[in-house]
Amino acid sequence: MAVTARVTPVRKWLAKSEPTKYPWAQFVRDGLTAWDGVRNFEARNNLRAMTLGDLVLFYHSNEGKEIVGLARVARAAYADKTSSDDWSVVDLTPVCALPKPVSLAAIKSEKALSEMALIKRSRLSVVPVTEADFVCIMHMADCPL
DNA sequence: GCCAACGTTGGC
DNA sequence: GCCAACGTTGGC
Repeated sequence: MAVTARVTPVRKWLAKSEPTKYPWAQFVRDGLTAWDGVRNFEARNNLRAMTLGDLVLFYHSNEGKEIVGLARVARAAYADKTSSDDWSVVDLTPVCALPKPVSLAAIKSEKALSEMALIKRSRLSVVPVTEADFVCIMHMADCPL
């Protein structure tokens, strides 16, 4: 009988990127990217809470304003070398584009998602996503997972 | 420790 | 381009 190696559950998150600065398409071309530049304590703490294999919704802020893809944590938090202060980065790798991107408007009009941190903490660039909210969004995205 | 000023994010 | 929300900074 097979034994699973995982001891902690896969958690879900959402990370924002401005498409003019780092769009999903570039992320796919790169294959792997260090999610750096986070300069907010709460967002940093969320980065540090991520573990290898966690799933991350990729959201386009400012332009698009929709969740466009799904990523996975490829390396847990380590020091952000672009700063001498105590900031962190994680490595992310693309999993798949969402068949149907999920817009902010759609999320706002979905009652089940009214408590999402994306809505409640709109200025945070890295937020946790509950299991139920994640399932709901995957469903809205026609994403088989 | 309070709070005003300031800067940034991000929706509209 | 405007502005609301809100985190951060610094004077006191």
